[in-house]
Amino acid sequence: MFVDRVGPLPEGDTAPLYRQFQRLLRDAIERQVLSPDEALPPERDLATAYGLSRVTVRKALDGLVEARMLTRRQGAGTFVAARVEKNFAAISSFTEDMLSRGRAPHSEWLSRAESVVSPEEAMALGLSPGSTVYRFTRIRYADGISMALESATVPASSLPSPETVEDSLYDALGDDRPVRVLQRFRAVLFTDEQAELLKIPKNSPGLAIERRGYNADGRTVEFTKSWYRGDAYDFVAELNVPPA
Amino acid sequence: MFVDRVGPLPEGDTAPLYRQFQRLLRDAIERQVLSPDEALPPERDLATAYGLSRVTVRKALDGLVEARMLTRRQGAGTFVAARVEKNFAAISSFTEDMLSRGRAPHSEWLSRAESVVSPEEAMALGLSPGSTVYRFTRIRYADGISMALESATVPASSLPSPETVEDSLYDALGDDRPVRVLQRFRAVLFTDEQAELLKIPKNSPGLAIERRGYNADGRTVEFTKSWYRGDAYDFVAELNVPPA
DNA sequence: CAGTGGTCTAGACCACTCA
DNA sequence: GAGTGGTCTAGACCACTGA
Repeated sequence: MFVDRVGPLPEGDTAPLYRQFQRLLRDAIERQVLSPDEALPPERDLATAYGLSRVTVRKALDGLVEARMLTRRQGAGTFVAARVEKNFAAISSFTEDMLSRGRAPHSEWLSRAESVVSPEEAMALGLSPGSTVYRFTRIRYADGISMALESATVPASSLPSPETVEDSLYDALGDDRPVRVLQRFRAVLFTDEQAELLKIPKNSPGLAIERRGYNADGRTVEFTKSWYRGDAYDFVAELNVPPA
Repeated sequence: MFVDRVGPLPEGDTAPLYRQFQRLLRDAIERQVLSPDEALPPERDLATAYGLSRVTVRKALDGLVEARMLTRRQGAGTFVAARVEKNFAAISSFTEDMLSRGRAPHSEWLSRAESVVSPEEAMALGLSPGSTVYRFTRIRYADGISMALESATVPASSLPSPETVEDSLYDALGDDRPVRVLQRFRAVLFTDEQAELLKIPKNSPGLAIERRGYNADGRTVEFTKSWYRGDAYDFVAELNVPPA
């Protein structure tokens, strides 16, 4: 029986049924209880087995298809997706990225203070001139090796005080954290001053990244400029090609 | 009346109803018939006005919310999204990107031929050693200015012959074109040979991009390495941050 | 042609917003 | 408290797949 393998719906959970069922399947796939390319039972069977309507089952499956954990073929069935290379996945937080590569991140503050918004920041964050912002400038390290210079700006309204940010800006932002970011990449040469801060040779190539982070409401809550060492870091992004 | 403004459902269209209704709304938003921040009628009203069930209306709206053309606030209503800066949008095809920036793209072939797959390509494309591939190497220009070196590899099974590719690889691939790409960015210095081909100074910084393109079936159909001029090109990517 | 996913309906209740 | 989006059900028909 399928239910015996992946387990039953939790009792007393107040989350929507389709989310509960979704989590059940996600866990089963991630723990390889369901193997790649394996066919799921028909939607109708899942519905009766779990006491759900087919619509609810479909809504749960929709999300997993969207997340590429399942694939559907009309007339054929629903299948667990073949394993995708884990290494080639999009990540955006420096801290999480480094941890996932098995390296130890830390950072050195150059400044962490309240300030008046610059024209460029005001434009990017959608603030009025003269608004108060918090600006965070630091050197990022992995395993003690310098990796990047970073300067982040957030509206003062997003944080109680600049000192709230210990290590991760996103942690400090809490519910206001970006759920979506747009990044602009450019190859540059480090300036002599930058090279000195990072303790790398002059005329080294670097990746200049400008980032805007949007929270769940769609408001811009983060504007960050970074310079990454070209010899120590590469960046992965996933893009969806719009239909012709 | 809302229907008078955005129009009725087309007659005799065989597409799913939610898609037809979706297109109606999308067009109205794009043609500014519906203004930013304007509230849509309640879902129940839309349903009766268009002779649809509420579930179908919701399915149509779901897609537009996903595409960020609408925002929903429980208890409040559904609203046309505020205009997002067009300039900061993710695009991935060189040709389309250049056209959207109002520049004229063209390319100069360095080679366009059948070949045996290299180990690196075989790994990236999921092919057996010894398989046949087509390799396309060219210099990319915009308004006559060199922008990038590019070397693309596709399985021979994806194209009738290498000559099928005129200007756009994606056009030649047809239904097999990538719908999703993963790209890896790295800042590098151009080699002297590369600098000569692009006619730029030695020791110029460049953006090295490795791309894998996946078709609708999830098969890898493209493996491309490119080197973009740092002083002439920047790249924009959109990322979704996974939940904590 | 039996079985699968894809679409659609009518009706219901809950959770939230805002005057 | 009236009105909104969020969730859920039972049942139906269609389009496609594959033995």
